[in-house]
Amino acid sequence: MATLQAHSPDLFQTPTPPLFNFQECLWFLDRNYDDIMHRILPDAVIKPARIAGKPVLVKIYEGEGCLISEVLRGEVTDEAALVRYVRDLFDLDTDLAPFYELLRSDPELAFMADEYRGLRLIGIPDLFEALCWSIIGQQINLSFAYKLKRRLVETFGERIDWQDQTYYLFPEPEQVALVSPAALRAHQFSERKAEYLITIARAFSTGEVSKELLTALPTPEAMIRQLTSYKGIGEWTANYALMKSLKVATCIPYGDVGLYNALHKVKGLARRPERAELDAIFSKFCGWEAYLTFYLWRTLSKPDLPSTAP
DNA sequence: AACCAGGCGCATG
DNA sequence: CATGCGCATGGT
Repeated sequence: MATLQAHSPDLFQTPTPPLFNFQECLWFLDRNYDDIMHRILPDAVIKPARIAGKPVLVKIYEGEGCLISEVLRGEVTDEAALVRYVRDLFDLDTDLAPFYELLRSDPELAFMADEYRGLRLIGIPDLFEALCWSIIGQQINLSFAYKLKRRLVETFGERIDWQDQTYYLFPEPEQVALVSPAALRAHQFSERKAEYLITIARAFSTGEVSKELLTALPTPEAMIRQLTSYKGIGEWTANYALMKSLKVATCIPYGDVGLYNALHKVKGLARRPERAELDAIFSKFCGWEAYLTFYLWRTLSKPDLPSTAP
């Protein structure tokens, strides 16, 4: 994790593990949606982030056996924090080999080990962001959900300008805590969702909830119990946020319609599975439930990676 | 033109 | 415990 060059404090590298495919990850980030939280270039992602509390804009691209983070705006004072962020974003600390073994043991799922080889569970390191995003995404179609997130972020997030483009940090809880429901309602959030978001924002801003506090809980069940004690965070939302932010490997977003659609597609499942039914399907993937979910979601995005290989 | 989206809480039988 | 309903808007 040394700086790449002594005179270029703006470049940091993060070693990548085996079974890592940056293009697969970029492809997932790009899918078909208009996500305000990053910009995808052919071989890089540009991402605003808070690293050790300080706003930065980083461009992440592939180097020799590593990812290179180029700091475009802001200053990284805590190099370890930046490297941790990149590892978290691309889930670089997981050994995928056992997961691929399990996939190959199921004839209907085996194709994913090859087609999506090296795809990592893309994270949302900021727990507040992950929770807001999953609340926003409840029950509405994804393109509308991305639209709502865009409005929230453009209205309340901190701007970073770079080369004629504007990037935004996700708003901090303190900011959202002061927003009125009416202001969100004006941006076409439902009254309910507005209340949920503001309530969660307050809980974060008082320190009542935090990633650290949640991480300290002994079991995923305890984390889910804690999160679902807030109105607007149900089982689906809690599992989604824990999978994306805390990388809790055993999380299954029960009730997720996308998960059902994927299982319908690859396993011919005829109807929405009950909880027990889903548990049965996932039972062989103990410890890889979140990854299996993520890979199943991947099957829903049709076009395949434009092959760069001849 | 209905119907349903990466759900949830609340109200009923 | 199960089932039904409204929510905001947009895609199909």
